[in-house]
Amino acid sequence: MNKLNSIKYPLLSWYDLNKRDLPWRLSVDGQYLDPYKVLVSEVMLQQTTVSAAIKYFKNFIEKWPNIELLASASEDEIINAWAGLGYYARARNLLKCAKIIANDFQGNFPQDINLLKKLPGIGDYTSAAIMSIAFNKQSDAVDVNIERVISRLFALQSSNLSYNKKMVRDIVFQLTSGNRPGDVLQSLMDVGSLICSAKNCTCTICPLEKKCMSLKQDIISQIPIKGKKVSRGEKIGTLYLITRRDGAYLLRKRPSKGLLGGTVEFPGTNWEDTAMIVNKNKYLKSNNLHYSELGVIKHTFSHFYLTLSIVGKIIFESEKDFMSPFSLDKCFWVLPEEFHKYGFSSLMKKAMQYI
DNA sequence: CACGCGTGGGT
DNA sequence: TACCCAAGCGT
Repeated sequence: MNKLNSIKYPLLSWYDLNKRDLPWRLSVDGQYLDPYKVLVSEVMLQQTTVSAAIKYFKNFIEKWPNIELLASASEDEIINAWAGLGYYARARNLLKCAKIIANDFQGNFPQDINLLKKLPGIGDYTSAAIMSIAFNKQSDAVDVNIERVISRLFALQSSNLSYNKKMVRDIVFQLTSGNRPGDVLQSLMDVGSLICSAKNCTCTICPLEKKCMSLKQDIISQIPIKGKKVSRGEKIGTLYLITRRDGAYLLRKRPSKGLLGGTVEFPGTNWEDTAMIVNKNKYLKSNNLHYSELGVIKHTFSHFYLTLSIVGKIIFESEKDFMSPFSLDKCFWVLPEEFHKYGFSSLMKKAMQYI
């Protein structure tokens, strides 16, 4: 569609001058990006800010410079490198994905969107983004940035959200025809992040200002149309900081599946719905019996708020005589100076302030 | 297809 | 403070 050239060319010109200098954008041969780095960065950036992902990306690539080396890593190592970044299923899936590419594809990335999409952790967006950014192919990759920019540009405001989404994908597919599909995608994402932001967008410096239909109609703040917002529940629980006389702390590993899967934690009670508990403070207190109360931490997950009472105990008797309020199966002792070898979630790092 | 799945920064 | 928001995917 020729009509879209009047959007594509200003976009690419702007990108050539203003693109962000990001570690995964360093090209290998001056033209193509390393598909492995594209994969790692795209997975890290799923629902995650660029600033948070950068330091993890650099560390990750230093540890595992290519797909074969990543494929030979253990799940514990991957989780440790991911610790604090959140959404740990991404890390576990990335490892599975690396193993499949290394073993079933001899280390060569499949350059076929349908094969990519079958790999664990790679969905509609990431498969399309890899096709364009790593392999210079036309695609319909739509992330939240691209959706916002295109929706505003064309003033898409149907209450039928999937209709809007389809429109955006069709437009992106047309925009990525020609020579620089990956740069088109990344320019849309940079414009979306640096200029056409969700709030307080700066239209006066936008390369697409003259073309933007929602700016003309003064409806930018209403676009894109959003779906329903989910309410967050609330849970509470107790975390035990159990110390031995040599200073070691009792730890355990969370199950591989589910919340914070595969990360290491201080043992604790199950986290319960506050709705089920009449008096929250009384509950916390009764749970803390025989332990010294060290403090309370609060943490926000994507789908609930958590309040944890942090309690401590020093064991003077032999470990065998320790009457534990939780199962000691699979628990192990670690000295604080060895903590860096374990994958603690951000939640557990908050608890560490009390050790 | 609605929900489960983290975290930190911004206003 | 209490929200909102960020390069989504799996089930």
